[in-house]
Amino acid sequence: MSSLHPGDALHRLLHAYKRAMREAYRAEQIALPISHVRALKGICHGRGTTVQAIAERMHRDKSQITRVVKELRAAGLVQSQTDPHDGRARLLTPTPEGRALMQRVTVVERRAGERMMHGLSPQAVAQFLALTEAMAANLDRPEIAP
Amino acid sequence: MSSLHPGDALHRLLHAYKRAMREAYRAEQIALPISHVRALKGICHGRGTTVQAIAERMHRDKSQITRVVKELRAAGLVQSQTDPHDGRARLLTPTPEGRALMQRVTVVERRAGERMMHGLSPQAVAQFLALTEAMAANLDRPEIAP
DNA sequence: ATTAATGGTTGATACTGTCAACTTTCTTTC
DNA sequence: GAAAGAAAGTTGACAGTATCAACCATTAAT
Repeated sequence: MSSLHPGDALHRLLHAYKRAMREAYRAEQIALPISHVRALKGICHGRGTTVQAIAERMHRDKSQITRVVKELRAAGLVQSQTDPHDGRARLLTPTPEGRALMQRVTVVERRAGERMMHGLSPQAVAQFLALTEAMAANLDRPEIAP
Repeated sequence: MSSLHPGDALHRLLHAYKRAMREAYRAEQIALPISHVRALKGICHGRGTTVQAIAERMHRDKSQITRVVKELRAAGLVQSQTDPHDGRARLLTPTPEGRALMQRVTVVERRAGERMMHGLSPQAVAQFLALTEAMAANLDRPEIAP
């Protein structure tokens, strides 16, 4: 039963992970879709982030981020103000509510992470992360012209 | 820049993988969405598979499989016939076209896989697969009551 | 000053996943 | 054997996610 191609294995894992996350959020009354949580996380990370920055950081389309941010603002979790140095950019910052929610999310995620890593050695986990990174980088690299 | 949680790393990798796949398919004139390809793969694997079996194997909702299969049939890649032993079940088999396409898909996937694994030792890859499997199993396992 | 590039937004559309209801066909139980 | 229940498949409705192209407003480049 281990005849899984890397792609299948990946699908399976991410699918299971997302499902676990969704359930955990629901159990904790966190009523946000996963992508919203991830965006919020990005906004909480650095001060004065922009839509563009988040889109790049998570390798996502900026239009998608725009929409997610719009909903985060509507939910009172994020606020935006025009960058004084650049009239086009909007600087995003979490509201206190946003930070508080982020706090809870962090706890939930840590728990889920621990559950996922259950029975695995720290080295194994570290290697997994390293491999994941390396593979993603391989794929993102523009294809070598044949 | 390596402050990625496992969840983020996973998202990034699967996203990159899907993108690479989609591009590869397009380059090879394979005009099927990824989920369709995966379902077709499942159908080509064992003889006389059913919607149910595929849904279970790939941990997906049977309604989704039903729809995918419907389109695969419409595309002439799969055919179905009623199971002589069970009037409810429909046995799915690939058409010659389906098999031929699968052949090409396999090549494309292998290439993509190699690109993804570029620079990684076979042991590392094997370990990655093992870890992926273990983690998915951890998550699928019903949560241990705390 | 004109052109080009950038940050953000919107619209359109496709793909993916989830849930619930329903039909048809077994299977179980009496 | 008939009624109740379970299983296989289908359909509808919907939420979430991703992609692409077009579009303002503002800034940078020439």
